[in-house]
Amino acid sequence: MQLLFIHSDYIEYEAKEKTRVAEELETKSERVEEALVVFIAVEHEDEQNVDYVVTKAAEETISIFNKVGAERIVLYPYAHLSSELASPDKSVEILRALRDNLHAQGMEVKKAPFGWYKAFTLRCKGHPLSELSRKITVLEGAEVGEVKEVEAKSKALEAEEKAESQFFVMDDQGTLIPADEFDFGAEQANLRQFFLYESEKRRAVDKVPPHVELMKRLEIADYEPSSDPGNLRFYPKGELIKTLLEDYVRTTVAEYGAAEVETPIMYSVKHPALKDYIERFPARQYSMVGKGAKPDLFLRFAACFGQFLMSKDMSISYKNMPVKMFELAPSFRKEKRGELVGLRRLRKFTMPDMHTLCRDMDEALNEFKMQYELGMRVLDSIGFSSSDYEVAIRFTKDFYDANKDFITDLVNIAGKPVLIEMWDQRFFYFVLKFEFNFVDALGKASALSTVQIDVENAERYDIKYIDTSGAEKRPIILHCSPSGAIERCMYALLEKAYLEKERGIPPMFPLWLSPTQVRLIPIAERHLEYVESILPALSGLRVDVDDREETVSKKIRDAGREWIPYVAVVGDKEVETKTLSVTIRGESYGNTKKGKKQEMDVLELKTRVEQEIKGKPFRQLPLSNKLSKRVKFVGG
RNA sequence: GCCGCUGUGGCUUAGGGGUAAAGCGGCUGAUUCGUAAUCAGCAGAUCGUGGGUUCAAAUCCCACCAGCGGCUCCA
Repeated sequence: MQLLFIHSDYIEYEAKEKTRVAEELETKSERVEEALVVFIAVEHEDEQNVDYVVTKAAEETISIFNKVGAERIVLYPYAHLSSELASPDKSVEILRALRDNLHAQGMEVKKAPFGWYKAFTLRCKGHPLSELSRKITVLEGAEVGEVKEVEAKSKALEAEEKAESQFFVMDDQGTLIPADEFDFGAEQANLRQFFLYESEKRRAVDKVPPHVELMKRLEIADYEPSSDPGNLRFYPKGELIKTLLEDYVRTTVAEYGAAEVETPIMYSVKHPALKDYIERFPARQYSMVGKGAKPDLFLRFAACFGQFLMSKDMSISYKNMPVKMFELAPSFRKEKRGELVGLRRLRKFTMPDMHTLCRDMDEALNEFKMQYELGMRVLDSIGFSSSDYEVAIRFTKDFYDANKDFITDLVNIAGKPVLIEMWDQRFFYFVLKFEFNFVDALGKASALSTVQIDVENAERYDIKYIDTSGAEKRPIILHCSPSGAIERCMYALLEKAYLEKERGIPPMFPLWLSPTQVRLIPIAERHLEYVESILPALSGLRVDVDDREETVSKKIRDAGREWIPYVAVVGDKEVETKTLSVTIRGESYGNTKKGKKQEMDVLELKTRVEQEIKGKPFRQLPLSNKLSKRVKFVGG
């Protein structure tokens, strides 16, 4: 039985039209003041134990009635609360029994007619307890007469709660060691951090995450108070970095063989295959309520639906497989307020999302391994070495028993101990997944690359291919994000730079992602003309000129605050000798934080930078190359 | 969503029942400078929003919004 309680100032209802299951009318219309209105759907299972459902419902109702201080009760049959309704006869019987039960306990009770279309007006009081819902369940296998309450919950969620998992560490020999017995030592301190985060999911910290301050100061991104939280604004430098990362992931995935597609960002909640997802995380959905004949829509949380719906309509032969498609998908997840942090966790983010349709588990495993390696390559190029992240591999026990060697293989490829999570049963769509997790300055872990083997959605979306015998078969689907969310990569780059700064290394971005790659600093105004004359020779790099009327010291300092990798000072000497005095941030002198200074000519500098960014995407500087022309986006 | 802390010019902060102070940034002027902040002057704030208490509120109270931390959670 589903119950929805509303403490109201009044309710007015009027029976309009009969349905086939209508009971005889006691009162056609009614207005009741100060009522606790109880919307009720009697469900199929309630028929098994009518007495106890009625008793329990009466108990609940009276308890809430007393708590909110209502004066009377209105029972309002409301079929829409459930999709597994009891038979109409039984429903009427139970509703009447409930009314009589409440009446017998001295309550003033009205019951709206069952089986009628009714018009109603209700004014809810709006205090904290004025809207409550309850579900009363007769559990299968329970003793006769035993009635147990549970919260209404989707089946997937219930299964997830029942599923139990265990953490292990797997070493390079393929030995599974329970994680709390593993000796992490100094070498695996980061893995230990990650395990603690995964198992306890709590860290006592009292600091603002370093990347939040950095993303503002470096004019990368910022909060936008006029939007929904977690929807950020990106300044030109941030947009540049984001676009470069997207360019990189896009071309890498294309080289891997995935076809880029675009699918809608919003979908109708009515689609049967989408329903399960939505019901699992209803509160995390951005949704729009349709009016009139327009459907209710929700914003996608990943590219899965679009690509699955596309796959359903494709004609796929075993000869075409594996089929890979990719999308740089703007995605929306209405995460709870307390979970949002800077660029780490957003409500709107860009998810590179690739799906691979495989003929069978063998092919899926083969692809899985390749995508595992792809993830490592992508992270390496973005600027994360394997010591910057920790590997997690998660699977069901059944899967592990059948594929032990495969898992050991993955651990060997990682080349270091890996955190293993083993579930006793499958509770969602996948049997195996891995993630590469970045552990930040505050000990928080977040996933970057990930791949999952999905054994469920081909069925749900009716995706099929024709095998060698001409029969239709269900593919196995791999979900892959080779880099993880683009914004999260930016967060990890910032946190990594911060961690390095703590260790005495000048913080910076990889050269290919640095907004300004080379800054030219004329010492006095008379050197400006020469500086501008060498700009054409540096085309193809992001070069700017600090032409502001400031002292050299100040310009150097500002370039350092912007993490600029190459800073070239030009004065009388350089004009004369046609050289540049270049400070290289990445090569610092011993313990001093100052970059190494080196004389070189323009061509040398250009060659050096080009060498360093070879094979990476390039975009022009999105700002004026003269600092005096540039606006400040953030304070100062 | 719940609990706690915070919210003062563009930025960072001080102050705290009698309508605001500083540094940075901006503007103006001087300086044309050799590797991590040149000097001086000027402009700029009804102190997050909305209520309330008070003769008087940025300051006290309430609600809301936002940020941060914790809980929870992350398809």
